[in-house]
Amino acid sequence: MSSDRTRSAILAAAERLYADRGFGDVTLRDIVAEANVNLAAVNYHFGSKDELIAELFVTRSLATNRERLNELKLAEEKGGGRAPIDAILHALVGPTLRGCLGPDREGSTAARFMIRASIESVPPIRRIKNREVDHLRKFIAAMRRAMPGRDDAELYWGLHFALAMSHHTIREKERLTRLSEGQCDLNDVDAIVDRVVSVSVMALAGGETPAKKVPTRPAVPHGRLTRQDL
Amino acid sequence: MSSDRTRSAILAAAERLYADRGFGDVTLRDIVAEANVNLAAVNYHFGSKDELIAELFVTRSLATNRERLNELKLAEEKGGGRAPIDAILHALVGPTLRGCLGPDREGSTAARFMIRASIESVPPIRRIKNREVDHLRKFIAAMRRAMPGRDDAELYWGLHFALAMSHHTIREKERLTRLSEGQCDLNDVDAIVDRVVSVSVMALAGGETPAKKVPTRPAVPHGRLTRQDL
DNA sequence: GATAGTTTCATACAACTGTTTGAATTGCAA
DNA sequence: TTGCAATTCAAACAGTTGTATGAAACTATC
Repeated sequence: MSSDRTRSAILAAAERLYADRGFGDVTLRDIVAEANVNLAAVNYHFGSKDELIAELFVTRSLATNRERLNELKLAEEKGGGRAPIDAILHALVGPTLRGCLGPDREGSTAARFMIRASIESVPPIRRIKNREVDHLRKFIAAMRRAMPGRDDAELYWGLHFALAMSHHTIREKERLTRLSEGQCDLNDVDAIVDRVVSVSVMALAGGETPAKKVPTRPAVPHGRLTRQDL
Repeated sequence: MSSDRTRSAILAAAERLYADRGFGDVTLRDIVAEANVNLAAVNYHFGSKDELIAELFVTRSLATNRERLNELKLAEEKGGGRAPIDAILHALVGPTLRGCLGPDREGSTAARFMIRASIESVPPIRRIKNREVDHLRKFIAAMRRAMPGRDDAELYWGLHFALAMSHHTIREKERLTRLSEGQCDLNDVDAIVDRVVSVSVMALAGGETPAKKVPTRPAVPHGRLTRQDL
């Protein structure tokens, strides 16, 4: 029961390296070198490389989910068991965005790791993400209480778009900064959260989707490319 | 100048395998076996594995971008040089969504490949995606003409969210189906396009983002997990 | 039909991967 | 101290990977 030191050293080193260089570029040998432990220690303590990655991701995920549910519970208590829709969405996207964005979070290993996990999506992480459905259902339930009239499908779409905007902002924050030449402030996390929430609320409140006709796309075969520009 | 057969066989086999099993799981030996060509043919015709992947992705990307610009041009011509905002966004997200979603596209190798590329994001593809900024600027320019009063930052956010919703729908279409228990129809592509466009328009038309205070998140260290559930 | 250039092929290479092994070391309880 | 389990360690394992090589087969031109 003694040495958690090796275990935590591996976890810390792995998270740092994965955050900095991605899952594809980091080997177990890199990790044990960074942690100053023996190569076999990883398999001894975690069983396999994938289980190490899974444990890293689960730890951070659990923390985020706990935060989400906490914020949701608080909002529901304040509203007497029925939280307003914007508060629900705030509880959903706030923790993730605050965890991964912002100037103080720039150097946070945990944040950079979660961004990496969001971008690269290796098998052990994908497996865990698939179990997230149950967690999301709690938010659907809260949304149903907040908007009793709304069709269920509309609620799902609203939640889906809220996650879409927050995750895509995390994944592509550098591209958005470059595209907007700095005009989009990715450091003002609170403003981003509010922006995502307000658009999501609009999506939930607005949408009677109209039907329009669009042309269908022809298939494109592969030819020889003379110059590979985009 | 003779044998393009080997070349195209490799491209087709690679696209099919990558689409089905992902980039991480497919080796050059798998590809040449599927294509019935010699192992060395890949390096002979493409130089390296990464260049093969890049060529696959560039071909499909170019096709999508061409389609986008086509639809944009058509909309601008119809509006006398100034397309309405919903038509611009329609031109932006329509081709991608139509290319990757829908019942007829289910078996399309190209579609499944692009979904894979959107999920896994290997280095050669990331490099190409980074050059997409110039292409997106053309849509920003069109949006600026459509909404002359709007702040530039708002336009960037609107475009960003439109891409967020379409890409996330493609990436997570299975999870959304499962979460909603089939209540969200992922086969009605036109409806999805209209939904994404209308939410994006609302985001662009609505947003005076209000300022709210939110609590900051404490850092969570790694402990020992007794049970790895999410 | 000889020649030159292109394409295919079998094979080897060199490096790297996660994992295992069995012996050494450590820590703790009796 | 002795004994036993937990931990660390160096080393090797077994497999896979993308790439390179040099000879063979093909193709088109003269």
